[in-house]
Order: sequence, then C-alpha cells, then structure tokens
Amino acid sequence: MPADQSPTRFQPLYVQVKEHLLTRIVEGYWLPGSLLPSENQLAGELGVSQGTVRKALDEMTAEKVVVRRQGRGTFVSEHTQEQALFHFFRLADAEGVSPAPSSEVISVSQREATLDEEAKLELKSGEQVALIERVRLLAEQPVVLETVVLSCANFPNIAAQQPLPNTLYTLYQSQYGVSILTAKENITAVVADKKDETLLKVPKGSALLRIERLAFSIDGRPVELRYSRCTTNQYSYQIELT
Amino acid sequence: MPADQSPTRFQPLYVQVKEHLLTRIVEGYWLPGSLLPSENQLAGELGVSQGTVRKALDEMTAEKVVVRRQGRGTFVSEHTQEQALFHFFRLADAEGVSPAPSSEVISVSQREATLDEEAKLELKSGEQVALIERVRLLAEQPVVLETVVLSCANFPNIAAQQPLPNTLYTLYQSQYGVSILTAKENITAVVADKKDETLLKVPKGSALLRIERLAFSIDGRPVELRYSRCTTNQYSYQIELT
DNA sequence: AAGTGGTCTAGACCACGAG
DNA sequence: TCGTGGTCTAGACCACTTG
Repeated sequence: MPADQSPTRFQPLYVQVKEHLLTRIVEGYWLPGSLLPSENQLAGELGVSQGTVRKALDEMTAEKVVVRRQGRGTFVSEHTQEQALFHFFRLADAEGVSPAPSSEVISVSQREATLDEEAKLELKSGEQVALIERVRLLAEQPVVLETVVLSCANFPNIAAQQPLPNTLYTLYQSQYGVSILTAKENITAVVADKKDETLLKVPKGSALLRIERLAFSIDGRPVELRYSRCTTNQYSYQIELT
Repeated sequence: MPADQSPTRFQPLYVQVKEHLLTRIVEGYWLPGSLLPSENQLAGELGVSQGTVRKALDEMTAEKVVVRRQGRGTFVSEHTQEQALFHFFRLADAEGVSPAPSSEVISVSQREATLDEEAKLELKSGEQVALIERVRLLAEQPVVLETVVLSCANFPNIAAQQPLPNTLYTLYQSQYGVSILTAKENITAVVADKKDETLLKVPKGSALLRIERLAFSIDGRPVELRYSRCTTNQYSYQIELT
C-alpha cells in the first residue's frame, strides 16, 4: 500500500513511518514545539492506516521525541528548563528534592580536541572544541564544578552567547537546533584536588563524585562531553533502575 | 462487556486487564518462567477483545513483567543471572564491559532494624533484619564491599541458605517468591575507612563510591536495602539517561 | 460543534517455533 | 501443520480542547 521509498525496506510499516517522521524532525522540517499533522492526515499522506501511524507515534512518545495531548494534537518535544533539569540533573537531598541550581561561569575557551575527546565526540583529527567551565550552586552553596566540551563545528561561536543560560540544553536547541534526548554517564569517585578545594570550598582530602557525561542528539550523534565534580555532603546522585 | 469487578473502576479496560494479570502474577498464580494463556484465551476468559489483551501485555512487556516470544507465547519474567547482572550491576571498565563478578561472604547476622531501615523498608517498629556482608570481586580483585539488609519477616532463615548465590535476586525469586524489577539508587563519594582499606586493599585516603540501593518487589514494596562501597580505579559506574 | 487523540473491537494475513 | 505472537487495517465511540 505505501510508497515504500523509505530508507529501510523489509521493516514493519510502522517502523518505516516512524523513521520517516523522525527524519523530518531531525532535518528541522518540524521544529521543536510545533504541531504535527493529525493521525488521519499523516495516514492519508503516507498511504497507511491511522492505526499504523498511531503505533509509530506511540513509540516516539515513549522515546520522548513527541508529546501527545488529547484534544490538541501531537507536538515535537521541546526542552523546557524544568524537563532538562528533572531529566539530566540528578542531584537531590535526602528527601529527593533539589533546589533550582544556579551557575557561575569560570571560563570559556577554545583549543584543539584531545584524542579522547575526538574519539568520544566522533571528531575529525585536529578539530577545535569549545570549553565552558562553571560552578553550579544549590541553595547558594557551590556543589558542582563542571567542564563542558563541544565541537566548534557543531556549535559555532558559542562563546558569544552571553549570558550563557543555566540549562545549556535549551540553548543548544534554540540556537543550534540540537535536541538532546539521551546521555551516557560514567561515574567514579575521586579525591578533591587544589582547584576543587578552592572552587567548591571543600576540605583537603575530600571525596568527590566525578561524572563523565556523553550526551546524544536526537539523531544519535554524540554532541556534548561534560565532566562534573560534585561534593556529596549535602546532596546525592539519585537514579532509578527500571 | 467485562465483568468489571476489578479493583479500579473508571479505568480503561486494558488497564483493568493489566492489573488483573499483574495481581495473578504477584499472588503466584502464574510463577516466574511459566507460560501464560494465549491472547485469545485470555480475551475469551475476561470477555474483552484480543487487541485489548495485547495492549495490556505490551505494557507489561515494557515493564519487564512478562516476556513475549513470537511463535511460543507469553512468559512471566524470570531473573536469569545474566539479566540480573546486566540490569543491576552497573560497574564496567572503560570499554563498557564487565567481567562476571564473584563474591566472598564476610558475615551473615541478624539484629533489630535501625530507624532508617524501618523507614526505608517500611518495617514495623522493632522488627528484625538480616545482614549479609560480602566482598565482590572482578577479575579476582576486590572491588565492592557490600552490605545487604533484609526484613527477617520477608526472608525467613536466609542465613541457612548456603552457599549464598552470587546474584541474590535469583535466590529471592526461587526461595521467597520475590521478584525484583526496579530499584532506586543514591550515590555519594566517601573516603575509605580502615575496613575498606583492609577488605578492598586500597590505600589510605582513597575515594570510594558509596551506593545506597532500595530495591522494589514486583508489587511495589521495598524489600531490600543494600549499601555498596566501590573502588573506581579500574571500573566505573555506568548508566544511560533516556 | 468540530477536531483531536484515546480506547475498543473484529478480522485479516504474516513470521516464527514446535511437533 | 498448527498455534503463537506480530503487523495492519477499518470503523466505532469516548474524552478532551478549542472556538
């Protein structure tokens, strides 16, 4: 029934529909926050039944690519500040609540990527990266020392974005069209160094969480590498395993 | 159409079906690993359409309560050793691979629950808890010092289970009918104490990950509290945020 | 009132697994 | 060959949002 000029043949129809819609979103045909055509319109355009479109959209909802609201329609997901924080900022106190973090930028700079950065961000040899270093505060106390590494090719002239917002992911989305939906984190324990002691105001010899995060764009490319060093005397990293 | 004697009325049919099936599983009517009736049989028994049963089972599949295999049927989830490790053991090396851990039991004991344990495990005042203390090794090197806290009421005479298996969750399931599907973890960084230095063979002043895990049974009750202290010089805690 | 997504049904055919 | 879940369709009605 369908045209079947999709990238992947021999796939269930609803998977093809899903990939078609995903491609349109990734290419910016539908921007974050915008309203998609209704199920019936899409079904008509693509020559499949409404139920098949629904199954594709249901999976995209589960993956948080779109948001569906009864009576209103289906929308491309948007990073609100709250969503980004709730999803990616995992520090909270013993009751599981976290005051809204604020940020103090320490430095913004640029240099050639290290080999490790090249590998993790899938950069060409010798590419330039931007570095953002900042301290994040909870209840006005410094808690996290954070270093963000971005490809200058993906995020041109990011240093000029002033002031940098507290949640960078909303900036990536609004200024660079990059939606971050997933990330991998790698957590170790380290002893605070001199810089940590100064900026986080912790005693010599303190233990810190070191979190290395690689964040992925909606199309699956790694786009941001972020190192966080966190004091955990007031807050802890909380996660659900499901 | 349906009998509608379900616990929650005014719910979509497929939610009622799901809760009905879940109840049967929780009560042990269908044991882990056993085959459920086919979609059509269930639909007939419950007086709903096959598509409604499918939607309920699809959600239960997403929640890992059941496993579906084309051509064979739908089975109640079973903890295999591999699944339990893959799901709940988050330590791996830089390449993301983890050698199979082994365990050395340090002690098994029993005492009255602390107030903190009572609160977290939802115990009555003064209940007894069992404590299992063990060191877990990766590639024959001690990596984790682990303390497991269990209600003696839920897990009677667990000390007699000898030898304790490497993956306790399979024991909970086979001996006590407790299936653990989800957990919450709370991670902080601590400085190694004397005991850590001895048992994990780390130098004085080392930083360790301290992981507090509260694991939940299939019916949502908290059933196990586990404290882990991990060296992260060879391995790191790895997690995906989705 | 009109349009949207949410639920529910019924029936068709396909792909897989086991006897 | 048979029974299973997996896919796909078509149509009905409901619940919610907007004008």
